[in-house]
Amino acid sequence: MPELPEVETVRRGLLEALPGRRIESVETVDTLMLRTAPADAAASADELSSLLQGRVVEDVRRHGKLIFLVLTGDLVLSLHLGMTGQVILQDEERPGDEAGPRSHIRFVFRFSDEAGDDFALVFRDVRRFGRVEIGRGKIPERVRSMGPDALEGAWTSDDLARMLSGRRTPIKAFLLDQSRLAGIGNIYADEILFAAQISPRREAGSLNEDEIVRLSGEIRSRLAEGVRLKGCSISDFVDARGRPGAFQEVLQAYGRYGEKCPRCGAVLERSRVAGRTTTHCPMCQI
DNA sequence: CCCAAGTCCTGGTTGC
DNA sequence: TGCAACCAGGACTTGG
Repeated sequence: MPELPEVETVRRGLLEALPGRRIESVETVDTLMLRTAPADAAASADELSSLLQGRVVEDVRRHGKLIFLVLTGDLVLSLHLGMTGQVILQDEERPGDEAGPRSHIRFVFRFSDEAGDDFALVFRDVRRFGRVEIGRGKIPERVRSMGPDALEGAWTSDDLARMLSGRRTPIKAFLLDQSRLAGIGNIYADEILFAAQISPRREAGSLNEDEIVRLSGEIRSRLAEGVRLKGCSISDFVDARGRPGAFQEVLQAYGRYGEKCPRCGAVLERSRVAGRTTTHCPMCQI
């Protein structure tokens, strides 16, 4: 599910519900997904619970695919959704009403406000690639090793040119590398490269100035379109209220191998690049 | 057996 | 030669 536009869609849902709310309790169902501690972070479910209890959410932020809750007491709680993670808000008064499936629940964070209006943030994840981590400060430690946010970061096409320079890795592998630009995954990588008419196998350092300008434009434009359509629900994705997005309806390349290229009519080709299934047009992506 | 929205680690190569 | 940066590929996990 979760690349930058899906994570941003979830963040917006949480932003409507969480700021000002107090964490009443934390239930860690699956300790595997609790990231082990750097220095003074939580190492166990008990520590996570005692650190979080009573904290109030000040803000809900995002960097790349990482979503984080800024809490009182100089704490930050980060959530990574992995491949199949879902974060869903459930009204405790009406359990099972709009709520998603009850299976594969890994964490439950229960909240309240002054009015005593209780609800829960439920983290579900079939494949258990998701992670929950607590840290100090306003920004999670791991953001330091990430590149600028691919959509909202202040990078320019000149910055992109510098990042690409000398790299021999395929451009698609570069786009997937969160330490360069943060937020692009397999779906949006295929869509961005299709829109920019660049072959996923091109050596990153071989792109000319025109191609780099086109690429940086399409990185922002495809991701912004994903956010506008509230994410891509090709399989599991739903937002914090359990609603699917619509980006899957405008996919041009991803998953469409064997079909005709919507631009030139050639047959879209399937291959493996950077260890990931890749679809591109062999005629008009150069 | 094949495939799937993502990292993370390891070991080998490249190049200053 | 030394060592860091870079890069490819497997591991992890569950289900369809």
